[in-house]
Amino acid sequence: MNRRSAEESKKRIISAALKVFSEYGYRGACMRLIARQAGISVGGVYLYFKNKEDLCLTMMKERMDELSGELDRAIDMNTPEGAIASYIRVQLEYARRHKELILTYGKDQGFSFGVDLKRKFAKKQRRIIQNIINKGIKTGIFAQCNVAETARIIIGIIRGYVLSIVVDPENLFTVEECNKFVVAGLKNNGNRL
Amino acid sequence: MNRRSAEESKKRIISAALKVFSEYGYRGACMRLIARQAGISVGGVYLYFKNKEDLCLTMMKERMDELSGELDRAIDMNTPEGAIASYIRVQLEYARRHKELILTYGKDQGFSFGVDLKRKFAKKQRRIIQNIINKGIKTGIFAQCNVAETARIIIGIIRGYVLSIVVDPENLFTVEECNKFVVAGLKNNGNRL
Amino acid sequence: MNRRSAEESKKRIISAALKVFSEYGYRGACMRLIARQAGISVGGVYLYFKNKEDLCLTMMKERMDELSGELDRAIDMNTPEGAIASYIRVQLEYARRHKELILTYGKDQGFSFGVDLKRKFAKKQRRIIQNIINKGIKTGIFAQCNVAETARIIIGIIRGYVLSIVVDPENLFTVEECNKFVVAGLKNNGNRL
Amino acid sequence: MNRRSAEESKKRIISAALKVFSEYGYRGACMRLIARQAGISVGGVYLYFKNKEDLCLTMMKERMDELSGELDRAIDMNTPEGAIASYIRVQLEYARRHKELILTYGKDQGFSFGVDLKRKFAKKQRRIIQNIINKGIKTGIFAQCNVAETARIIIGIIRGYVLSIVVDPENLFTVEECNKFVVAGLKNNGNRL
DNA sequence: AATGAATGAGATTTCATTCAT
DNA sequence: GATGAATGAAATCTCATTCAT
Repeated sequence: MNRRSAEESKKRIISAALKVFSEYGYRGACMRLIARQAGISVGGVYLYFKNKEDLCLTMMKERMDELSGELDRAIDMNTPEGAIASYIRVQLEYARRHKELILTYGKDQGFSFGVDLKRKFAKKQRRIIQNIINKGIKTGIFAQCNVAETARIIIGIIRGYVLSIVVDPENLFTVEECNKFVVAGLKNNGNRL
Repeated sequence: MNRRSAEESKKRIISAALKVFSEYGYRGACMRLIARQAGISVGGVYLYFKNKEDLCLTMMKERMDELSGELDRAIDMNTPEGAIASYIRVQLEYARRHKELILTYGKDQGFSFGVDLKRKFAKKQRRIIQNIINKGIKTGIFAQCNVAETARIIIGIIRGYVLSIVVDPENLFTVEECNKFVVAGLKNNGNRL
Repeated sequence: MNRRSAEESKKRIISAALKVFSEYGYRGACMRLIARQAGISVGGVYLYFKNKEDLCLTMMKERMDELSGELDRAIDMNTPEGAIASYIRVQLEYARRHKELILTYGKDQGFSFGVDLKRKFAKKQRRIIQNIINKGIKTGIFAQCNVAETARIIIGIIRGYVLSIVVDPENLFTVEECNKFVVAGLKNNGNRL
Repeated sequence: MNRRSAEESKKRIISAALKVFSEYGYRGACMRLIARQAGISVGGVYLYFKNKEDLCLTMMKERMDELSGELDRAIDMNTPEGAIASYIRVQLEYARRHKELILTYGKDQGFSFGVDLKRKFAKKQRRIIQNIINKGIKTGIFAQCNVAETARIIIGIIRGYVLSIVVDPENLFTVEECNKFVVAGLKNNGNRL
């Protein structure tokens, strides 16, 4: 009977959920395991979270907020070229540190799980990248391009990295090469040299 | 008792599995649903496949072989620039046509599901892209670059597209823009202009 | 489509049933396996036997008749001492040759399986042994004893051998030692020496 | 929800398993029946036992330990003749009290079920009997004999009794007659009188 | 006489969730 | 707040038996 503050217990559960969900996937994870990992009883988990979905969603939200904050700090006060490089670096490194992020892209439960959360996050990130590209074009560092499309491609590269962590972790590209490639694309997109 | 030939039944089951797996994911899909979709009894499915895993793996293998064939034909007799564009086009279009491809990247069962199949496929594809890039560099169309890394990045973009289909299908980049971006990267990778 | 005479097919099936039942037990044996072992189709088995139980019962009956015949021949024209020894020898050797006899003692299906068959066989064998003992007592070779009980004990030893084949085949007693022990019992039963 | 202590529930399940397994055999017994007999839900059984096999093995082990204890107490502080008689009496009476013991000799699952458990038990029992015989020979009460073989025969008689309970319960020999017969064998084994 | 595809009932097992304590 | 025993629904898988061919 390990008495703890509510806040402390909640944190422990989320932390456990993160580990278990990221290892077994949403369907594969079971509440008993999460509870044990958190050092709490099964019933205890339900004191803090309505159900499995609620727990998973809460955990995802926390992850996204954390990453979101790191990304905001990364691009702050930076040239467009530096910003895009920092942005990509933070994303890729975060993905490696927190394999569980992949849950964000999970397709258990017919793709529809936590879809609002994901969309909202994706939308915000798309906008951030668009802003950087726009600034870069305005200052003449980047070539003219279809900004919306280019942002989607960059997000695509990041998502591809996340997926590769899962599928083929021995063949991840490096942050540096990725940045070189993206910058080359941004500077010469559609140009004939 | 809906009498059919064994071959016909097997095909119907694989086809049903494809639909159901791609809609619900591996864990989320249930054999009863697959059987109903195939117009056969649950027990009937087990006449043709040892178990759920066997069914899923067989289906994945078929998909990969099909895509592999399409890709081979796409790059055949093509300049490097044309080959890379065709390759990307076929991949992205196949992904849209067969949403179930995402299963290839499935993360149920702790990411370890069908891992050999996936690795083998990934390896072959990586080599194909490397060949195209190498030829492009030799003929002077593409800039010098770290070929292995660049191939990984291009595969990353494709994977990112696949994932986006699931996560954010309203914000897919177009084949054309993707090709422009990739070609720009290949032609100017790391150059300062 | 291996055309065979009905009699031939029936024999093949019984022979296969024998192998499969004795390896997997009644519940563990499956009709598909028996059919395959017999080189016949599943449906084919049902042409010759009403169902699984019928097949098993028929097989058991055949075994018992065969053993019964061997036993009858073994004791024919023999002194009581020779007869009892021959009887035991045939029983033990038959048990080793046909492990499946254990099915006779099977307890699948709540012990009630083929119970009549077994009882009838047991009754006949008990009577045979009693006859031998009685003759032995009359001729003065065996000591006076409770004949019914002694027959049960001898049958018990044989059953114990059968069970040991299954449970602990490395520790079977030999026919010779068994005979020495039984004869000693028959000659001195209840005597204080 | 019939609330009980874990220990109590486990005991009830084992007790139910004992009844059901011994009535239907391992394959014939079904978890639903065991659960109902124990007054618990099916899922509840799996809180205490990993699976059917685990449950059955646990139950068998308990039985063997219990019987083993009774046997040890029975032969303690006894003459060889008294020890062997007590040993046989306890075995036979235990078998009648606990018909389920036959499971120990079960032949489901191709005879290989719980084989280690059975072997270990058999080995220990064989040694006990050998010790008694050896002591009897040393003190001159029993005739010289092949001790290992004779122990196997005595175990055979006991096993035969167990099997008879199942096959032909109306024709069990009595403890007294059995003891007379065995003692006669031990005292005169191989002797010609 | 023979086949083997198909069925359907039932077995084992898992797990999110509840609730008496 | 906290526990963990218990549930019940659902999932995977097996198999005796049937029947169209």
